Amino acid sequence: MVYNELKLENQICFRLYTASRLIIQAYTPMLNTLGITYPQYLALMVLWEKSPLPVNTIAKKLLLETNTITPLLQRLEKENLVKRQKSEVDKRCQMVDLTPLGKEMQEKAINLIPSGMAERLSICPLNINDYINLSKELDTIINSLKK
Amino acid sequence: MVYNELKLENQICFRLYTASRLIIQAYTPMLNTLGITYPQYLALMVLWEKSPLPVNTIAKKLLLETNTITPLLQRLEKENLVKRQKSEVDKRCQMVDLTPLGKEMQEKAINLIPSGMAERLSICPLNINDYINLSKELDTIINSLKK
DNA sequence: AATATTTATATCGTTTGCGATATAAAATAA
DNA sequence: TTATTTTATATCGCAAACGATATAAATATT
Repeated sequence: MVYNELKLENQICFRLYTASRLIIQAYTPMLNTLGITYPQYLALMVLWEKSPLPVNTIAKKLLLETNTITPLLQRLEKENLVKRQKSEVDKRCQMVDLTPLGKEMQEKAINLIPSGMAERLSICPLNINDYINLSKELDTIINSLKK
Repeated sequence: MVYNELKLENQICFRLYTASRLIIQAYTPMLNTLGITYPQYLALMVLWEKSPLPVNTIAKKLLLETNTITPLLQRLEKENLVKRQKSEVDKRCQMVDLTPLGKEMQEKAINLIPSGMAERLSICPLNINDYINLSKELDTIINSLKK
């Protein structure tokens, strides 16, 4: 029996999953130059905006659980990009701060990534309005589904 | 220094990555009832459309590599949902076919998943045209980035 | 104050995703 | 025919994701 609802071509989730993977793959050569992964880049972006921050706040901003973020931050700490330290005020909280190396990486990222991604996505026939529209629709989905 | 290009809120990729994860999370309770994961569901959808198929063809349809698909198919085989057999014509090819259990699962899926997802996404204020539009934009991105 | 609950992290196990590499079979070239 | 290259799959190692569980500290309840 053929069920159109179960056809791959009709799956919005498969498209999101695939587009996400392929865009992350487009980032990867630049991220390799920096020596980080895409989720690590996301965590660093959060810290570049404001730091130090507790693990919890970083997790909330990325809509990830601490069981994903904690090992990721431990790897960033091993690479000397961040340092983690128990808060004196609340000893349960692990405060995460950028190291000088982690701060320097922002300059490398700004020189490498936006231009590199613009180039890679230039083959994609979408204009600014399409991206704005796409962003709005994705935000609608995200806001509806997040807890 | 503040770089708007490095702010999380301006990242289309972060939105894709997050929307993809959250929608997969919305699938998960239904998939748990079936005893499969989302990527396994994708592989089964390919086989429900046509089977048997070589590993390679399944991988191409999902835009994944065989080093991802092979272990996934091995797990489906362990669960007795598919069987794998070397092709007689080309002994390099591993042909993947549905077992009776794998075929039965299509009926369970059609009864469970489309209605379940419709319900879960009903809180999301997007209409049919928004989804059609979103699909087209995602297809544009996917087709531009795939090899 | 003593007990119970909540909060913040961490750890463990399983499945993905993917780069790198290995292996066997088929196709092509010399 | 023999040697080389390509193709199809598999294996390995590492970094996510995430459910389940553990632990310590803070907060609330009795």
